[in-house]
Amino acid sequence: MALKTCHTPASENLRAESKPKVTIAEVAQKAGVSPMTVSNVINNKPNVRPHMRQRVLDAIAATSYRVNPVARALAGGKSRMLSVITQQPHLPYVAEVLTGAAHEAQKQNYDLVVLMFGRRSQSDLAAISRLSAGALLIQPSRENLLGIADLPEHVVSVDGPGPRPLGVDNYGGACQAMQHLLSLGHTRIGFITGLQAAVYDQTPKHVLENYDYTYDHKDAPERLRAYRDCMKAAGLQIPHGYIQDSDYSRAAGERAAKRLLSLKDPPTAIFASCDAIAIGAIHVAQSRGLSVPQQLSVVGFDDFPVALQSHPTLTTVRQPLSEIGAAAVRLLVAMAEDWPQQEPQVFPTELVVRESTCRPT
Amino acid sequence: MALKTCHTPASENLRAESKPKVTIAEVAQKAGVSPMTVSNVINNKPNVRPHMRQRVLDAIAATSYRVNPVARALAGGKSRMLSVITQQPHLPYVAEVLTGAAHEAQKQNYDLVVLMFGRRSQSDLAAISRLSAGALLIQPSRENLLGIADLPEHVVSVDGPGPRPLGVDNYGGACQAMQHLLSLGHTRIGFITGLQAAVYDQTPKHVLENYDYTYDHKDAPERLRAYRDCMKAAGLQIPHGYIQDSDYSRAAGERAAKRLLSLKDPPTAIFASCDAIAIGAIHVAQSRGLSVPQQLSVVGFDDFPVALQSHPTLTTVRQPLSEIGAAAVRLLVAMAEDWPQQEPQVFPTELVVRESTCRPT
DNA sequence: TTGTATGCGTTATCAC
DNA sequence: GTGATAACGCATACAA
Repeated sequence: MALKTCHTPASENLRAESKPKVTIAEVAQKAGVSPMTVSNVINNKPNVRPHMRQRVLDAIAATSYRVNPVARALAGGKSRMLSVITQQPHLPYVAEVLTGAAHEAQKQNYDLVVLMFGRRSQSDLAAISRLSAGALLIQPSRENLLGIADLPEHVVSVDGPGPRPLGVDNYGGACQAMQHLLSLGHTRIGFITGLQAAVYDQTPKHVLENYDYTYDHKDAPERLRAYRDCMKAAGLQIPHGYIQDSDYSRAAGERAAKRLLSLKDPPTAIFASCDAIAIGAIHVAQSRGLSVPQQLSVVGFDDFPVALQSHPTLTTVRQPLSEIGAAAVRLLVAMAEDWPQQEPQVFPTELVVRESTCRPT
Repeated sequence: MALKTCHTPASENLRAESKPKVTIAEVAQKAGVSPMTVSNVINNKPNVRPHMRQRVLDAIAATSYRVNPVARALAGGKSRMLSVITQQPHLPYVAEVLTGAAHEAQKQNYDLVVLMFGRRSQSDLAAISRLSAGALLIQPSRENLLGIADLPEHVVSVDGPGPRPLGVDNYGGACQAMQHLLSLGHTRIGFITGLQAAVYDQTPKHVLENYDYTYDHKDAPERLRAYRDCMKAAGLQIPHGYIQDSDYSRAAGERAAKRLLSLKDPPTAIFASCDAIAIGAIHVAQSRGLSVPQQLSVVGFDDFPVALQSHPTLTTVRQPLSEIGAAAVRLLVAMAEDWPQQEPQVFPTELVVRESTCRPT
């Protein structure tokens, strides 16, 4: 007895206004000046008397004139637009950087466009890239970098190879996590790696077809190195099998966690290279009847929203991603406007202690 | 005893190549033809002999020429670029639509740019909009629509007012959820609304400053209407207080759930207008010692990733958002290429039964 | 301080 | 089938 389904009234056909196409020449005529003067007014050039300026401004308002940025770009003018180049703007990492960047851009009165560069993009995207005052690369791969022929003059990159890299101190952050576990008294600490070159082939084929996943970033190796160093500095041996490979996905994290917990002498704590892995590990542990954190402590890395959704909530290392996004935009604006600049390029992480860790029992 | 923090090696200064800036004229000269012929070759015009075409193609390859889309746009050429207009590309709803759109665009050999239109955007964004073959508005507000002066010729909008709206059957979807609860035997069913005009003022001020939240969409009212109709059709009265206002946030959802569960005769089931609200309701119930679903069944709407993260996993109504995104792109491409078109505009939802619902006890 | 001439790189139009 | 010419709308450089 299904109720009758009622559709939304739908289209009210709120059509866009017809293109006025008013040019600078018409404004000039209306104001009784030359097109050049109008241009000067638009671009806030100092060499125009207040009187004229006002007359032009009035004419602009009267005709509801708007500059044609295409023409402006072709003629060599500057734009107040920044392009963010990334393949998957919805990934948590990218999303956070993007959010920070968007906020800062708004403050600086710049616009943001997100260019989703695929494996074989049309040249149009390159044009937008050239149109913009600068580009912000988020997690670019090397292929990606080389594939984009027309980067604007100013480029910064977040978390990846490329010019003017911004990012967090992965080694230091991982040390924070390890020292938290060590100071709680853990000695049997397992580690699940992030994306290493070795697991590249495991990436599903249909993903590879659409995107560029060549991952030669430093984050995963740095976190692993910190794990080794911290264990060593604490005078601890790393038992065989205590380092399990994975990529940054939850599925791979679960597989790694299973291997870890199936060891003869399983760890009492796991340091996962990212939150997704950590959540997976918690899930695996719980489904084996282990209580977290009493019987297994878990630390993640990232502090993504999922860290708060999990039960128990996740102890993790926060990356200040939105701050990084904002800093990237500031840097870009500084370069575009020719300001003096001296921004930090490596950001500190912060250990966020929640419910997934405690002393070993 | 902090370990020495080691920074990533940082910049390898992988600079972009210097701009070649090779023009169509140079190619023409090298090929010994006129610029016009080169243009014809580039645009696959039929009126050029194979022989000539090959010569031009070779010249293009030799000079590694690439069209300047800015100039092309100024001259009135067509582009293979679609712009997605949205304010917050990272919201789950937008992200899913975007993902579907991106996939489809790649299939169709179109590029996607995401324009983050803010309250006061530069005109540059409008230019990009004009540069593109079509625009996909995701959850546009009416203000948003009016504010964007330069929409391209072809526009579709997903979930919101605007030309050529695409979206789900909110009424039908809500009926699915209600009938699931009713068929389980629930009679005391509470409802938590989505964003109604009434709660608009509760939106934090700093959010309002940056974004456009005027929400005159039909989704929330439609779901409420379905709730009322289903209750009525089942011969059930709606007790006082069984409809609680909220917006689409988890926080507001928790507040509403608290009110609901504090009633003298609390419901045995809650239908929440979205997953975030549902998750909040589950959390509130559990922290009051109620077990879900045994003592309280909860149904959401959306089927966002969080639906799987929650404990118990969430029964909810799935919106085929990525399909909608893909359909939107197909529609846009069809319009741009002047294909015959007859796409469906309202998509069916799907009830996904998971662990958060059961018979009342 | 204001106006004029010229060019940006491409496509449309319309001759040839 | 091919090519000369004229826009497209603005900014730079320079002249008035």
